[in-house]
Amino acid sequence: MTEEGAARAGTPGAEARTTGSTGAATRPATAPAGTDTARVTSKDVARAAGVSQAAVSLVLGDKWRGRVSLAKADAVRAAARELGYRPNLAARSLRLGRTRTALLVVPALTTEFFARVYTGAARIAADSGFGLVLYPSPEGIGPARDPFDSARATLDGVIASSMATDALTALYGEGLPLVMLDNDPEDTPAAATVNLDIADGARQTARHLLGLGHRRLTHLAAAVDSWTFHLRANALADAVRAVPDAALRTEAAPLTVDAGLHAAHAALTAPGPRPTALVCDDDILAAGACKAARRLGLRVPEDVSVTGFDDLALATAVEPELTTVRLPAEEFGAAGMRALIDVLAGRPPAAPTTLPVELITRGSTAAPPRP
Amino acid sequence: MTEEGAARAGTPGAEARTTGSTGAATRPATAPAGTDTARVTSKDVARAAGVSQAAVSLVLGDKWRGRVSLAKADAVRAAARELGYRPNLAARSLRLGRTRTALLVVPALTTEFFARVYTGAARIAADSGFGLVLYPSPEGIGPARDPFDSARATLDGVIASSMATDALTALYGEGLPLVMLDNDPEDTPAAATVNLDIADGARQTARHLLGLGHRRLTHLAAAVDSWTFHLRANALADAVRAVPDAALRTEAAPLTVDAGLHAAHAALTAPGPRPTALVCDDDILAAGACKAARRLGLRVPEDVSVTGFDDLALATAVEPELTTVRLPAEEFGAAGMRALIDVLAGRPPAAPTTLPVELITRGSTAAPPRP
DNA sequence: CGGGTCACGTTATACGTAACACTAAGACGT
DNA sequence: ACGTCTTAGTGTTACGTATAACGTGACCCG
Repeated sequence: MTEEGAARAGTPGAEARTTGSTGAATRPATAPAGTDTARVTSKDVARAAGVSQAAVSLVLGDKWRGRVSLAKADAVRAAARELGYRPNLAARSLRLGRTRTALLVVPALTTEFFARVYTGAARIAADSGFGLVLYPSPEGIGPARDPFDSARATLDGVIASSMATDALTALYGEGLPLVMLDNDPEDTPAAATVNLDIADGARQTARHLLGLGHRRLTHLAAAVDSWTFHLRANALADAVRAVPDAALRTEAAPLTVDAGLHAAHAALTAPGPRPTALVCDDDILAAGACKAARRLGLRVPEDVSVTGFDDLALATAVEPELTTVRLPAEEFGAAGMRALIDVLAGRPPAAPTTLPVELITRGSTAAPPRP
Repeated sequence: MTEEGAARAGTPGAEARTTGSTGAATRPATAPAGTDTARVTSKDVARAAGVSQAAVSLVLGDKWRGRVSLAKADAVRAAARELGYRPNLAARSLRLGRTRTALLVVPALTTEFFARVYTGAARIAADSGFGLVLYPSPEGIGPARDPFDSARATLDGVIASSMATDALTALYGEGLPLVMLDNDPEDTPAAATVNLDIADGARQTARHLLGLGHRRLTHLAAAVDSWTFHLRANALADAVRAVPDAALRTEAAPLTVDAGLHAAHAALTAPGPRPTALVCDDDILAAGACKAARRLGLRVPEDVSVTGFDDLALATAVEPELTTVRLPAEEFGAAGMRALIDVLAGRPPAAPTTLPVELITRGSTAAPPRP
């Protein structure tokens, strides 16, 4: 609905190229409905509606309360629609000094998790008339030429996940509003922070396994120095420590399937009694762990239980399906964008939010084998 | 507003202001909108370097060949660096009428493949001083409020994958440069096109399986009406037809693991002789197919071979690892961006490119079982 | 009846940049 | 000596928007 102009689109032949000027200098009036390439400005709308450009700006900016008569306001709106007027964002930004564009900095775009974070943030941004630019930081920002060079000139604010703290801190110091995702509040200062309850996810995982009877756990930890992974390790250790006869070991690995495979192999063949559960820092590692177990002739979950983190599509693609922690990725991004919009509007940002996570129990966990 | 006496820390040297208000007693009230530190403009640089603003623009725009002496040019550059000058992109865009920003339209961001396409395109864009905005089109553009409304005002060009052809065609008709990725040239007109050699990927897959001795194949086809999937189906059918005693059936499914599972189940339990190979339109489907086979008590690849498409991380996460077609996703995006930059520069875009793909042979395929 | 408020608009800027038009002096060819 | 070209600049303008500053009549009220 509302789209009446669709019918005009046709004209596959693009031969009608520009030069619509027709040479008639005396013809100032309402532009022919053709529109086409000539950009229509607020001045054109003003002429068509018989008012000044200022009035157009007032009406379309919804600031005409007692300044323009209803009749003229309607005329302006009609003319704007008729001519297909689109405000020039560059001019508006120049005048206003702000761009209504934000930047989302993510460690790497090629992960499903951050793709979903972006999706959630972009939805909120669009709803508020904001654009959202993405910057996939390759290997921690610094080395390449500073991506934020243009940022300072082009952006109203930044949302960033916990990383590149030095560059981001510098930005924040320059006055650019910054919202941090999953950030240690003492690490990088920010105007607002949104967290996932990562620690609770680790706790739920630990309780689930301990409740099944597991007592020898190995943590396949991400070999990444990031707050979110420290949280997982600490919460897991605390939960295990709460059970007297439970023991926890740790094996570190980069976040790839192969690394998970090797780390799990090491964990399962280490001297001493074999662990009965592998707690992995993400689903990728868990998939690798399952492969390692199977290659050692161990069945998952009968001989060894495996848990993941993130609930990626991968979690249900492997067999058995992974018990994992589902993170509200879209909502995470959305909350970050909302916080940024609040900051930009001068509203006090909502108190630091922590979004709940949920353990999804699937086939990769079971009671440990009877000794 | 409300910010009256905001802490305006005067920068040294800023007092040399020749207000020159011609008689008006009322002070013009310098805008309080200052969100952050005083921005440094080209005029400031000019003053510091002892030249005019025009000279600054010439020097920094690298257009001073015979217009500014080397000494002054160096002075300008030194001053710009000293003051930390960043050109205001909004002003530049307003003046130039272009934004050096492009849009990448993808069907869905939450897929690894398009995340990689973006990464490749963004790298090229950054190298050429372009920004790259992402628009994840949710379920085909139309219904929501037109995302391209602002596009026309803000963007220099668009890169889009084969979809939303009507909206894109309209955009192209309005004169916005458009580069299509994997597009039927007769479907959507575009200034340039970059393709993946999808048909060859399907052919390689078919030859691989036929060479192993398979004669009863089932195609797990994506239930998506897209050129790329039509290509796969046609190329596969052609290749199979070339072998006299080979037969091909088709089972359609949406692109999820579960759908793949169900479709594969249907294929493997259909009346008549069981297919010995399942050719899947992407790795997700293939993962589902492997699950279905295993649940039916069939071993992969001994009883049934499975192939995927895309070579996602998933392909090596499942067991057995998938034989699949590796697509050069980053290079795909990069080529699209290069083509767009060529178009924008007025250079004739390189001839329609077709990027080669590669069959990666892994553990999910083997010779069919002896009858 | 004169000053004040209101409703309704218009004029006139300013944002920061790029580029056109112009000046001015020396070099150079004839 | 004169016109032309080259080098080295500056002054000025325009891009399109949002808003402060400025008029108008008309109406209200003491």
